[in-house]
Amino acid sequence: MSDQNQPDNLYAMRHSLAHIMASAVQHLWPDVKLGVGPVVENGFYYDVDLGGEQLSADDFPRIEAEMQKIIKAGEPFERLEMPVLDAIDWARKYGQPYKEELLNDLQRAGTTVAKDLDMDMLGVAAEGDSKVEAVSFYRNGDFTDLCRGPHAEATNKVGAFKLMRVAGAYWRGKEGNPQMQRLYGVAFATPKELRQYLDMLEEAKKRDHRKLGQELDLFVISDLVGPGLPLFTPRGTVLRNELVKFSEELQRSIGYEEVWAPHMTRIELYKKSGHYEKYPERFDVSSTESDDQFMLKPMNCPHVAQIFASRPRSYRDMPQRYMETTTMYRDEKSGELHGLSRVRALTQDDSHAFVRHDQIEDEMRGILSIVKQMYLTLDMPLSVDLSFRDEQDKYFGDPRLWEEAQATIEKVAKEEELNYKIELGEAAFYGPKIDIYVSDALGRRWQCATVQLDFVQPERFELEYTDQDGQMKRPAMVHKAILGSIERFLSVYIEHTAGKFPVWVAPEQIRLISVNQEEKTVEFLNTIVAQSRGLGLRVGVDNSNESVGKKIRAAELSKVPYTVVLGEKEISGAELVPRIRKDLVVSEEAKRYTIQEFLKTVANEAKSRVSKTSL
RNA sequence: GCCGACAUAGCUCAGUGGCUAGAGCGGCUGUUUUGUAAACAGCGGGUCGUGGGUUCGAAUCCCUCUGUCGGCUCCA
Repeated sequence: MSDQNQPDNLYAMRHSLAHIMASAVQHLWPDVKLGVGPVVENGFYYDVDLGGEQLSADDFPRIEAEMQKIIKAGEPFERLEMPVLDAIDWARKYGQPYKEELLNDLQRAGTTVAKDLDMDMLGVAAEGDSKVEAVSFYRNGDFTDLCRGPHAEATNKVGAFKLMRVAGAYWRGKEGNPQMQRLYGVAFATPKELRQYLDMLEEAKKRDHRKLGQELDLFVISDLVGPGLPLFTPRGTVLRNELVKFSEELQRSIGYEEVWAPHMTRIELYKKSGHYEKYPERFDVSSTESDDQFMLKPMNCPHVAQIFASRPRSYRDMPQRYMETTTMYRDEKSGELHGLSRVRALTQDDSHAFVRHDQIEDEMRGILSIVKQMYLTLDMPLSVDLSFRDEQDKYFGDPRLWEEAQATIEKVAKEEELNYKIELGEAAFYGPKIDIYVSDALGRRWQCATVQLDFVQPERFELEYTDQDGQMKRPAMVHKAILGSIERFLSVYIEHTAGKFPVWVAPEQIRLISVNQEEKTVEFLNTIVAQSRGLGLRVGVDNSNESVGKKIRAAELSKVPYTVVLGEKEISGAELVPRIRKDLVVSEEAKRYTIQEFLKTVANEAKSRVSKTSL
C-alpha cells in the first residue's frame, strides 16, 4: 500500500526512482511491457513483463548501473498532458498493453479498479471524477510514462536507493491475470538514512524468531506433524505459559471468568452464526461415525455464545465475562505460513463479554487498562486505531447505536490517554473496533491486541436477557484479545527482545556453573538447585567436565539472565557476584550477595515482572 | 494457491558428472579438576528431502512430489 503520509519530497524521489528504474529496464530490455510503479513504504517498485525472461538478483548490478547513468545525466522531469484517446494511441504505438488497459479503464469508468496503487500511477485529475478527458505524462530523457506525479525536478535529485528483490506479482493483483515481475527498491533522502534502514534489516535478520527459536531451543516445526503446526519445547512452553498466565491474571482482575470449549463442533454452529459459507479456511473433520459433520473451531465466539444462551439471564447478571486461552485451527494457504507469525494452529488469549448497552463504556475502559498494563510490562509502546464506520450502508445494526458506541470508545480512549487516531470505514460490518499496535525495538509496528464490539452474533444466536422493566433485551458482545495469537505474539516478542527475555519470562532464569566436579561441589549445587526450586525459580545446572570459561560462554549464548559460578569459595560461605546479562541495567554498583539473598531477590524480581533487573 | 530460489550430519556450511561425501560447532568416551566468552585427544554421526529419468557413472543434469525461503494474493 502506498504511504501518502511520507514527506512530499521523499515521495517524489521514490516515485521518480520508479520511473528511472523502469527507464533503465527499458534500455536493457527494449521490449519490456510496463505495468505500474508506485511508491511503497521505504521505497518503490515497478511491475515489468519481459515476455518470459526471468530477472534475478544477479541482474541488479546491471540495472543499478544503468539507473546511475540516468541519475548522473540529471534529466529534468517534464509533465505533459494529452487527451485520453491520444494517450491510448500512444500506448498502442509503443506496445504497452498494460498501460493501454489502464487508460481504457480510465476513459470508461474514470478510475481503475479501486486499488490505491493503480491510482498513484494514473493521471487522474481528481478521484471519483467520472469523466476523465486528459491524462498526464512525465518524461525524462527518452522515457515517458503515464503518471499523475509528483516527481523530483530532475533525475539527479532522488536521494539514495538500492534494489532489493524481484518477485512475481499478478497484473493488478488478480490471480487470473498474467504474472509480472515486481522489482523492489528502497530509497531514502540521504545515503545515511539508507544505511540506517539497511542496518535495521540486517539487525532484523539476526533477530529473526525462526533463527532464535532454533538457537534458543524454543520451538520446532516437524514435517511429520505438518507445516504451520509448531511444537513448543520445554523452554518455549515457559514463554507461552508465563505470558498467558499474566494475561489471565489481568483479565481476572477486571472480572473475567474462565470457560472451556472443545476444539471441534458440529458445523451447524457455524451455519447458524453465518460463518460457515464465508470461511474457506475452516478445517472439516472428514470422517466420523455419526451422521453429523464436524469441524475444528476457527474462533471461539459462537461457542461461548452457547454458554450465555444456556440459561435465562437477568440484567443483574450482566455483564457475563468469559475468557479462555485456547487453540483454534485455520487452514491457511501454504504460501502464507511463516514461522510462528502465521500458523494453522493458533492460541488466543480470547475473551467475550456479553454486556448491556449501558455497560459498554466500563467494559472498554477495563479492557484498555489491562492492555496498557500488559504492554507497559512488556516494554512495548502502544498506538491505537479506532476503526469506525463511514457513511456506507454495509454496516449491521442501528446507526444511532453505532454512533453512541463510537462516541463511547473515543471517550474511553481519551481518558486512558491512548495515542489514538480514528480510521473511518475500517470498522467490521458487525461493529466498531479498537486495533492496538505495539512497536518493537526496531521500530516496527505490529497489531496484536484488538477489542471489537459486535452487534451481529447476539442477533444471530438470539441472545437476550430480562431487563429491569421485564422486557427481553439483546446484549452486545465485546471480543478482545490482549496478546492476540500467542504464537504470533511470540514471534514479535522474540524479535523485540532478541531472545534476551526479562527474568519473569526467561525459560532459564539462573544458570549455576560448577568450578569442578568434586563430590562436595556437586552436592552443594544440588542443595542450591533445591532451594531455587523451592522459591519457584527456573534454574539450569552446568556441571559438565569443561572449563569454567567454556561454561560461561555457553550460558551467555543461551541468553540466561544470571549466571553464578559455584566452587570452593561459595561452599565455604563466601558472598557471590552474579554475572548479569548485559542488557539488564544494574541500578547501582553490583552488590555482593549471599546465595540465599541472591535467590530471594531474583524470585521477587520474577514475581514483580520487572523488565530490567532489581539487582 | 501462483511466480522465483533453495533442500548435503543435530546446527552452520564446503563439495557442481569420476575412487569409500567433507569441515567447524554440538554429542559420546577418555585425559585433565578447571574461577567468569571456547583445555587436549579419540569415537560415533549422512539412503546428499522424496520418487522417477538421462548416463558406463549422479549429491552434482532433467522431471514429479514434499518442505523451506522471498514476494504475490488472502487475513470476513
